[in-house]
Amino acid sequence: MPELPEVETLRRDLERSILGRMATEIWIAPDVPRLVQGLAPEELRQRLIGARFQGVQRRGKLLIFLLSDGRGYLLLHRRMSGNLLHRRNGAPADPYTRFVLSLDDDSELRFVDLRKFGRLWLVDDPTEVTADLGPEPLEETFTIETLAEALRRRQAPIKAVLLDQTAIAGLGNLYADEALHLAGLHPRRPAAGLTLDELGRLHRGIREALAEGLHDRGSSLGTSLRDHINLDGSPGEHQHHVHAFRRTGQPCLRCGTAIERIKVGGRSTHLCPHCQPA
DNA sequence: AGAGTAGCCTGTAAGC
DNA sequence: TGCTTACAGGCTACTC
Repeated sequence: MPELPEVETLRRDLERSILGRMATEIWIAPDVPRLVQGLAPEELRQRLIGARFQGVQRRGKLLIFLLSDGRGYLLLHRRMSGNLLHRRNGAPADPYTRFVLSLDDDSELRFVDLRKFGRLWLVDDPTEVTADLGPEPLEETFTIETLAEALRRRQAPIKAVLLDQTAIAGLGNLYADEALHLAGLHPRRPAAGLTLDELGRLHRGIREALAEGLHDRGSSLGTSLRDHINLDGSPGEHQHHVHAFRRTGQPCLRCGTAIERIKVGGRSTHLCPHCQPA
């Protein structure tokens, strides 16, 4: 699933391939009425055509394109199954393409999204969309104190709080499980109940899990169309290097105990019962 | 207010 | 073999 490392990998690739390019045409599929948020598709079209991409930023799992001529920002959330592909004009069609943005170098960006959960915004100020997001876990300013503040007074299981984007931005089911395994913390521990030592381990675990995913250009699980792929259609490699996620029954890489699967906050959760005691 | 959960979606895998 | 059901999960909206 696209989480922070998958979106950041995409951002870096976009920065190298579309900066300075101008949008010449946009097509939006007729059967995704929820895709464009807050304005009519025709208005989006008028504001986008002729705009140049001056920057590509990321906040949490959101991609943020800075447009030229004061046209504002285009924001994209891939949600569960959304992939952004950069193709040459006339390249074979990609199934489940929901919108196409033609560029002035005979290429196009295609948003391919089997489940239709993806969302697009065009706003003057990105904080209109990102206002509720918690801190960026890879920023220098994300300290152990930042983490402690995010978990303060939260009695929910630590796993559920890690998935809460208003607490910390960018973690999804895979990297939350990975971070907790690296930290040696049971996912059902109440978030506010961690000791200072445990907070330090979790802080380190979160950053390590995300850095590992980034290093591998993201995780692409299984073989289906739901999986994350990068801008050129290539998969990530991190699924080969995960510690806990979807490794049910396989030996923990640290101690050899079989990885267990439980439900926490309605999400499947993977842990080593020895390294992550209740 | 914080916690828990149904629903949005559709392909895949499991179960009968 | 073929049909039905459960499941995957980011996020919002809703209830308790």
